[in-house]
Amino acid sequence: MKKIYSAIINAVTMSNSIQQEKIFVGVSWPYASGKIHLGHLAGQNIACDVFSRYHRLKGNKVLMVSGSDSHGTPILFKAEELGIEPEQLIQQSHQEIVNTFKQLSLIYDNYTTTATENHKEVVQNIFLVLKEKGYLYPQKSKQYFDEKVNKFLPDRYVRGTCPNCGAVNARGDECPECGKFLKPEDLIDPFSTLSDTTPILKETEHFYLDLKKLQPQLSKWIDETSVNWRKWVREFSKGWIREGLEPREVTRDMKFGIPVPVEGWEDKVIYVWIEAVVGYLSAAIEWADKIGKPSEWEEYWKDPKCKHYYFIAGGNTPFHTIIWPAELLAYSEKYSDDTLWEKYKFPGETKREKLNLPYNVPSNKMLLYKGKKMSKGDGVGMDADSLLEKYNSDLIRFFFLRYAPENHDREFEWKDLIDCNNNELVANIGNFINRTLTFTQSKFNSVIPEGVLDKEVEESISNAFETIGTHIEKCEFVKASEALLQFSSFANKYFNDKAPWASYKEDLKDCGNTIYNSIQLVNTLRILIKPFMPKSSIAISNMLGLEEESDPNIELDSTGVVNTYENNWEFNVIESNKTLNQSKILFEKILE
RNA sequence: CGCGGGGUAGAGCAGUGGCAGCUCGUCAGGCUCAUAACCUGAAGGCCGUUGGUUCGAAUCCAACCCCCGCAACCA
Repeated sequence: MKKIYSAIINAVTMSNSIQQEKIFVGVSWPYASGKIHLGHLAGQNIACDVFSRYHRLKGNKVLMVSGSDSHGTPILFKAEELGIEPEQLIQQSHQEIVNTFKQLSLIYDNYTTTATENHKEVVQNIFLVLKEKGYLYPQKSKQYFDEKVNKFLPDRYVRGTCPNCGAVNARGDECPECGKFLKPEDLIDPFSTLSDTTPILKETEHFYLDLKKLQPQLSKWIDETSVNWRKWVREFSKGWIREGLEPREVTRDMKFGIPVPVEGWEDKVIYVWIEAVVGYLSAAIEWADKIGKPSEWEEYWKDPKCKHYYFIAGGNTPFHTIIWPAELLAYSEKYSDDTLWEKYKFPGETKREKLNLPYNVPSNKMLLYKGKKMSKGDGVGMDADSLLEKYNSDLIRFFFLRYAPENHDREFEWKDLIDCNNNELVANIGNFINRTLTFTQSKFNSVIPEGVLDKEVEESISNAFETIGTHIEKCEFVKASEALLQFSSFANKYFNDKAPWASYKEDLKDCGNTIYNSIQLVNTLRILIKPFMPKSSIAISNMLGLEEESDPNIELDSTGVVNTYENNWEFNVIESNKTLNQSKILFEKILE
């Protein structure tokens, strides 16, 4: 038995000596034009939090940022539709999103918006550096213009007859009938969806991002970096490169947004490809300022050892594997140019070192609802709030992780949600905790009996920390949740095989030993579920009487910063003779 | 021939040349501390189709069929 303990002590010492890692987590920015829906949860907003909570528990330094995208045509038009000012819609939606995130126990180091002065400053800075380095150039073109509402029209706001199949309501980007991809100019008898009038083609001028020029560097970077990416993300991104990148428009004829900081361009704004993705950097800069250490963001953006993860989904993938890296590569030329370095410093910037590129982009596929993808734009799907009214947030967190569309699209099914709750949370994890604690109460008067850790229990525990941790680090969240359930199954089987209800009558010492071991397994479950189901973990802490334990995630949630870094992703023993609190049912069965 | 992913038990998936497997669900029996688990057994498959390579193919090759995403304002 001594050997077993020394093995545990060794494991603990070793894990503490592992060097602290730095992790930057960027999460896709939802449009401030409505509530968070189930697609957001399945896409990225649960996985990012599990990932960050895990790394904080390990004692790593994590910076997780995101915010509400407060610009763009959809917001403008949605506000018009509602008859309110865009600012009012943004304010309202941002607040709703923040509330939903809070209910789901999502902790961001900084969740901001793109409507801040800081963001504007950083975006314009990047725009100007790219321009000075020759990656942005102006070019004239003709676009549809609605004279009645006095606006240039984005592709999907122009409709007309499809030249391919003759359908009358084809959109400027695609015909929904025959699936043909179109340009607005292709449409026969075009009309504006804003006024039903016929738009005219009008000349305008825009800046273009010269992706062609960046292609060689980008191609090299993606070949080197994408080895550990999800297969579909890697192949998809490489496919884009293989096809050949084209220069793309990065400004728009609008007043709503961040103005182009060039003389004579005051009526135009910077488009989403530059504007929104820059939020990852500007939110980090804002965070540093908020915590009173204006240069602290450089720790995450300039230390080459800091790994950058972007949690996104679906069609956002190329923005994060192609366009954003391209902009970062181009921008980093600032650091080898004396003039630009002096002229274009970011707030708090002190180090003349390149910005970090993405390390991994664990992008998810789409969650389908009744066979269609959920989307804010099309109004398909369901918002997260209505789910939160019915079910507890830990179930929702666990479900959307366990059934996440990591490699394939997936249909959302109510039955899956109920099965996940009843078969996995209730019958597996909840059952083990409940049977152990009620047995301790009824047979041992709530006092943990004397015992020593069985070899198989010890092995299973250290294996669980190892396996689940590795899966999370590799962004394999479905596998991580499976491994958690496997561990819980082992615990149930252990209890069963040891049959303490039988040994209670024949061999009280053996019975006590089984319960001692089972309590250690309950405690291990409590630690293992921390990244997944933080509220349930706290509920178990209360039952075990462990309320005062230090936890970086609770620290961050309550104070806004993490000050203590130590490895909490490891087994610790609960001593014998400790008295437990009254146990409660952790997960309620859902009756259909 | 636009790019990419996929097609294996009712559902979800693993399986890169060697007897088709895992999880969940279904059915029967055992056990029972538990909102119940665990054990034993059972049912359920043309591995999308066709052809080829091979002693041997879910796996390698060719052609084809079907589903999905993307194609630049979708998470």
